[in-house]
Amino acid sequence: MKLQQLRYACEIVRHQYNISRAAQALYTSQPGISKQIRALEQELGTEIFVRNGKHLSHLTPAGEKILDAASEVLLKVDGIEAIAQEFTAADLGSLGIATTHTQSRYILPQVIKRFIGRYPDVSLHMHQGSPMQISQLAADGTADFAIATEALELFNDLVMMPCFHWNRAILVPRDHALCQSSTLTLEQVAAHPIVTYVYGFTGRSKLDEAFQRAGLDPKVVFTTVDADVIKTYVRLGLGIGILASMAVEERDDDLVALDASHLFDYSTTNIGFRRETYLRGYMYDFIEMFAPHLTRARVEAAMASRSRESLQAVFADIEIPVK
Amino acid sequence: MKLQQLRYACEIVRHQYNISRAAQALYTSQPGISKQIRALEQELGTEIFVRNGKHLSHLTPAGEKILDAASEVLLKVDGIEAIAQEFTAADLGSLGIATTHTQSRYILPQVIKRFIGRYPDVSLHMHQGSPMQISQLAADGTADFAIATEALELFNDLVMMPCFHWNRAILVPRDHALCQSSTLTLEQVAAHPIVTYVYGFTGRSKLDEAFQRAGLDPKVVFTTVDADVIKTYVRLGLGIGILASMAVEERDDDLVALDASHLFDYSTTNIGFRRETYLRGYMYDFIEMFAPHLTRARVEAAMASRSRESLQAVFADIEIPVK
DNA sequence: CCCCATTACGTAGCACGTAACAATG
DNA sequence: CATTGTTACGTGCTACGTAATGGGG
Repeated sequence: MKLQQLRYACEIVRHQYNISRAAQALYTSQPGISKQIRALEQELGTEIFVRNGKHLSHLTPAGEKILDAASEVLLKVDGIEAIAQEFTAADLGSLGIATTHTQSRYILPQVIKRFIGRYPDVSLHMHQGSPMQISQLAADGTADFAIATEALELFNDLVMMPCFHWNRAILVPRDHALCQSSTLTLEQVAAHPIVTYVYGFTGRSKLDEAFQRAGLDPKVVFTTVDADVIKTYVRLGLGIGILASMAVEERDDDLVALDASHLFDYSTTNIGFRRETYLRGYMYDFIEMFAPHLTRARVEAAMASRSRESLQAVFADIEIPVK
Repeated sequence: MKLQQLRYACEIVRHQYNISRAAQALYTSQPGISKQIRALEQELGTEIFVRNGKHLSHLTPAGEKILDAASEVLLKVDGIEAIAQEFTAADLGSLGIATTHTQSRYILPQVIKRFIGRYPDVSLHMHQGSPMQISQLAADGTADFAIATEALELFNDLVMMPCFHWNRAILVPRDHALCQSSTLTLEQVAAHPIVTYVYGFTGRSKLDEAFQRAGLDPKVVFTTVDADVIKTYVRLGLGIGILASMAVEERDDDLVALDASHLFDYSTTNIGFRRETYLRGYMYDFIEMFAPHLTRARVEAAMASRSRESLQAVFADIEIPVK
């Protein structure tokens, strides 16, 4: 058995069982991969892929288990390379972060700035996408970290750790009627057309829950993944904005941000990474810069936890900051 | 990086940093290994072994971490082969058991008999040794399972599970004075010369504890690892035997076995295996034959546990049988 | 008819073995 | 001087690429 055979197999799965594309992605030839896969199957004495005519369609039962193990092997092998680099060039390496627009626009800039100040030789790679895409990127190793508010819990080979709680603000033009009332109610909010996040993004679900619980069905006239776009449309008078407080900046002083933390449950932003990955020193530092309570010791404890319960126990007695 | 390079490195460590012996063990040439190790070190950009003159003396700090990871990789690769075999020839394979004399002589025979009846095509390999050696054999993968009463807890990459509790009997000649007393006391026992197990074997430590707690200092005239040897010397009149009740057989009716379970704390026999190993179906069956309460589900739960506490939690509400 | 996997075949690289060398105790 | 690791060198295997072949939708 060769490591490349395992790489080939994993890459085939990653490319929807298309050997040609896998070959392309690995800068090698179709026949080479094809042959090595057959060699692997022969050595193991069992088929890994199910062939429908000339296509690979899916994995055999054995193949599924084998690919699970294979991807872990490859992960650990990458880990060995990372270990070596950690000892020879601790400040050299790369860091891939997959996150949503909100984080990368409002929270991460300061963190990143500190980070590149401390680690100028670490090459940073930012990936943006939906929470689902983000989780996927982290789970398949394209990114080292996933930072998001939703959907991270769906992948259970990701270790995810709570970074901070946050809530929402209602953003309205200066002269808007809602500015008058001292304490906002859900009913008042629901009376106006709403501009907010797309479903599945940035804690949108908590927002829907609150309205539904109150028996309200507000008119959402516009949704986007992008807080800047929300602001733009609020400025256009399309409706009132409901967005994360962290997305409100001082430069937005042409608008009024009304605190809405009493109206909605808080959301929690998490950082996640593949269990079993070797974390470089600068990665621990990055995590701690992003969420100061996530010290190296706590991250290691989280990594060591196996079940969801034991993971939660790690953070049970820790104060999660509110942003 | 090649899997063989990792194998070479691990084998060198296993052979006290002697490349020549590692080569011998792997049926290959010294220079081949030497070269591959250098190639690996060059590829990783860091030394793995510390060279003292012409000898490899120990691992560099990076080397230690690398070898940890490497052995896990190799373990998982073996796992892949095991998976394949599980799907093609579920009843074919091998099973290595490392255990003490007591277990292999008095407990295992019936279990093994059942096992080979059910799995005639699984080749069995028994290793005997001291509890420390047994743990070592399991930890380095020479044996699949370690079965022992002591020292298993020292290796924390072993998952160990309680199999049964047991206690001791006092073995005396038919006409011995102790046969008269209805309920034995520690004082009575301590008054006679004792033949029992060597320290570190078969729950010897619990025995010493009991005497020490009672402020007694009995005269131990002979120790051995072997219950049969204890019996022999009791027959010779050298002293009274203290041995595990499970070691008393019907054929020993020339001697009298007095129950001593009220005098000593019970000991617990454990079965352990390397976490992260792929357990074949027949291995689960073996465990269950040996300890019926260790069902597949419970073994998997134990495997999934990470900390000592969560491991204990798995067995917290289970009745451990007494032998 | 295009797409894709497999087979056939040639080549270049590399892992491994033998032999010679060096260094250490 | 015996033991052990490293260097030198030759060879046989094999992984990989190019080209040709064969099924499917």
